[in-house]
Amino acid sequence: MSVTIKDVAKVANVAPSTVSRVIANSPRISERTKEKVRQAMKELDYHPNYNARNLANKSTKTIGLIMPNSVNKTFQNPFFPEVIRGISTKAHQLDYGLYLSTGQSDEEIFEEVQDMVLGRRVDGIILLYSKVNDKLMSYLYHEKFPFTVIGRPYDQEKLDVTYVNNDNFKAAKTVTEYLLLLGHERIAFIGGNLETVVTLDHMEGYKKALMNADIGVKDDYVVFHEELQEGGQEAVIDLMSLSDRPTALIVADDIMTFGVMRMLSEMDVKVPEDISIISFNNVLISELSSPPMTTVDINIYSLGFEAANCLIDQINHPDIKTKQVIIPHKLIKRQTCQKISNRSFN
Amino acid sequence: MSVTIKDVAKVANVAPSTVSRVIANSPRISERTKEKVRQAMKELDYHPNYNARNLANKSTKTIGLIMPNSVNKTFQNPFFPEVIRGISTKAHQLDYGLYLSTGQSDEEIFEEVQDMVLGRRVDGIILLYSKVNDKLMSYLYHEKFPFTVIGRPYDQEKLDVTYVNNDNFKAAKTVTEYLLLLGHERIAFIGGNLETVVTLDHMEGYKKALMNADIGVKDDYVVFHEELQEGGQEAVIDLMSLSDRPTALIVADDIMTFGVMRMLSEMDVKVPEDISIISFNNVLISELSSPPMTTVDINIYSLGFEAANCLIDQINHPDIKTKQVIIPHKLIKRQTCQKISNRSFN
DNA sequence: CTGAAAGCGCTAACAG
DNA sequence: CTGTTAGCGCTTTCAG
Repeated sequence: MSVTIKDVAKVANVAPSTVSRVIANSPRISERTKEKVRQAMKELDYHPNYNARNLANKSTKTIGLIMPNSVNKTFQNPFFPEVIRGISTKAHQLDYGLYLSTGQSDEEIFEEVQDMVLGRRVDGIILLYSKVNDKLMSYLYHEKFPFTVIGRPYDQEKLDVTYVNNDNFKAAKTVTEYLLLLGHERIAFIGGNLETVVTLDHMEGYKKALMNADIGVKDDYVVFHEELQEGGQEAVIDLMSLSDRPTALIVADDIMTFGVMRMLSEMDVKVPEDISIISFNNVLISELSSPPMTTVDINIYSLGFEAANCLIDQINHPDIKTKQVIIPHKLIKRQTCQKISNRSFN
Repeated sequence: MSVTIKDVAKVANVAPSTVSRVIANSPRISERTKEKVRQAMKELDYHPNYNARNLANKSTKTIGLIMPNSVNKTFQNPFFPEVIRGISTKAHQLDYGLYLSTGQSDEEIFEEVQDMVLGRRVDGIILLYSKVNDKLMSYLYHEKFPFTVIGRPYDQEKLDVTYVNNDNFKAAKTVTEYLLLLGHERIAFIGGNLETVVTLDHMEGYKKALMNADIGVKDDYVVFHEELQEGGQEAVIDLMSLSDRPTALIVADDIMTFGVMRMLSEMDVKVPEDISIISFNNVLISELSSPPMTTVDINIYSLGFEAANCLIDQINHPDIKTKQVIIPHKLIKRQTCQKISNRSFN
C-alpha cells in the first residue's frame, strides 16, 4: 500500500504524532526534527491521505459547485467555464478543491446536495445560478450550511444569504436609456428563463426606463425564451411579425444574440442600420459576431472569484455576517447600435 | 454532530455492522431487519459520511477531471462544458462524483494530480486534452493509476493507454478532399496549438489529401495559432496578404472560425462566394454564425460519455485490457462552402 | 518539545 | 442471519 505517516515516522525516528505536527507546521516542534521529518517525507515521497485527514479533521477543504439542471442546455453557455475559472483561481490560492454536481434534474441535484452536505463531502457550496423559489437554496439556508449564490435570492425572507451578483436592474435600465437616447422608442426585450432571477431584474430595469421616459410597455415587445440557441431565433420571428416592428432589441444573453442576428440576417434585416441590438454578458466570442455586438460586460470571472472568496470566508468564520457583493458591469460599445435612422423600415 | 451509523443501530436495535450491511444491501440480512434499519435511517435522515466510508473502503467513487492549463484561454471553449456534460451523465448513472483540477500552470497541475493519486482523492482520472510529451500522462502511466485520455497519446511507447478519440486524420483528409472536389486547389489550413495531438493529426490528414491529389503543400498555407479568439483573425491577415490568396480555409475549431469570419467580413471578403470555410467540432453556437458554418461534428458529448465509461470499467477491473475507442464524426454541411467560382478574386 | 493513546465513522473478517 | 472486534490513516488531547 501507499506510504503512511507511520512509515515516515519510522524513517525519521519519531512518533506519528510528530509527523502530523510537522505537516501542520506546528510551532512547537524544533527546527531540527522538522527538518529530519521533511527529509523523510521527501525520501518516501509521502502524500497525506485525504480521506483519513478529512475524517479526523471534519473538514474536506473542498467546495461543491452546483450547476443548473442541464435538461435544457443552459449549461452550454460559455458563461460557465468562465465562472468556474474564477472560482478555480481563488480556490486554488487557498488550497481548496472543487467538486462538481452531476445531477440532471432538479430532484437528482437535490438528492446529491443533501448527500454532499450530510455526508460531509464538501465544506461549502456555490450555486452557479439563481432562480425563484429554489428548494435547494431553502434547504441550505435552513441547514445553516455555508453557501453562496451567484446571482441573488428572490424571496424576501432570505435576503441575508451571501451572494455575488451584478446590478442587473441597473444594467438593463441603463441599456434601455441608452437606446432611448439614440432615438429609439420601439424597444423590445428578449429575456431568458422566467424562473431565473436575472431575467426578472432585467425586465424590471427595462420597464423602469421606459416608464421614466413616458413610454408604455408593450406586452408584445416582451418575450422570453429559455433555449439559448433556438430562443433568439424564435423571438425574432415573433417580434418581426408585429405590425410595428421594434427598432431596437435588448437581448438577455450573448449566445442568444447570435441566434437573433442569424435570423435577422436571414430576413435581410440589417444590423444596426435597420435595427439596433444590445446584449448582456460579454462572453469571449461576443466580439466575434458580425458586426461585433454591443453588450454589457458583467465580469463573469470576478463573479466566480468573489463567490469563492466569500464562501471560504464563511467556512472559516462560521459566525461572520453574510455578505452581498455587487460586481460592477460596463457597457461595451461595439457595432450593433446606432441612432435611429429615418429610413426606419416597415 | 451529524447522525452516525451507531445512532441508526441504536434506534433499530441492531449492531453497527448490520446497518453497514443494509447500506451495502448485503443478501445475508433478513428482509425484516433490513426494513427495520431502513426505517430508522429515514427517521434520523441518515446519510453516510463519505470520508469514513472512503477510508475504510480505500475507494472514493469519484473521478478527477484534468483541464488543460488555462494560461491561454483554451478553457473558454464551449467544448469543455459539453465533454463534461457527457462525463457527468455517465458518472451520475454509475454513482461516481466529479472532482475538478484547479491548477493554472503545468507545474501546478502536476502537483495537484500527484496529490490526488497518492492521497487517494480520486479513483481514476480523465485527461480532457492530449498534448505531445505530456509529463502528466507519463506519470499516470508509470504509476499504473487508472486514467483515460480524451484525444490520444502521442508517443509510440504509450499506445496502450485507454483513450477516446475521433479519427481526426481521416476527418481532416475528408474535409480537404471535399474542398478539392468543389474545385478548390488553394486550400489553407489554420491549425490550433502545435503541441496538441489533434492539431498534428489534422495537419497530416490535410497534407495526405493534397498529396493524393498531386497538389503540393505550400508552407505559407499552413498556419497555427493557439489563441482561439485572436488566432483566427491573425491567421486571416497572414493568409490574405499572400499574393495567391487561398480560396478555401480549413479551420481547427469553430470558435476560431468565428474569428476568421469576423475578419473576413471586415475585409469585405464574402463567404462562401469569395472563400469557402470548413471547420471542426460543431459546438452548439456554430450554427449561429452568419452564414452558418460547415463543420465536422465530432460528437463531443459522446467523447465525454465514453471516456467516463472506459475509466470506470478500468477502475472496476484493474486487469482489463486497455481500450481505444473512436467516436464517429460527421460532416455537417451548412453554408460556408461552395464550388469555386470563376470570379475568384485576387 | 515529543510520545502514547484515543477517536473520527465506516467496513470486514471472524465468530457464533 | 447478526454481533464483536480490529483496523483504514490521520489528528489531538494528555502526559511527561
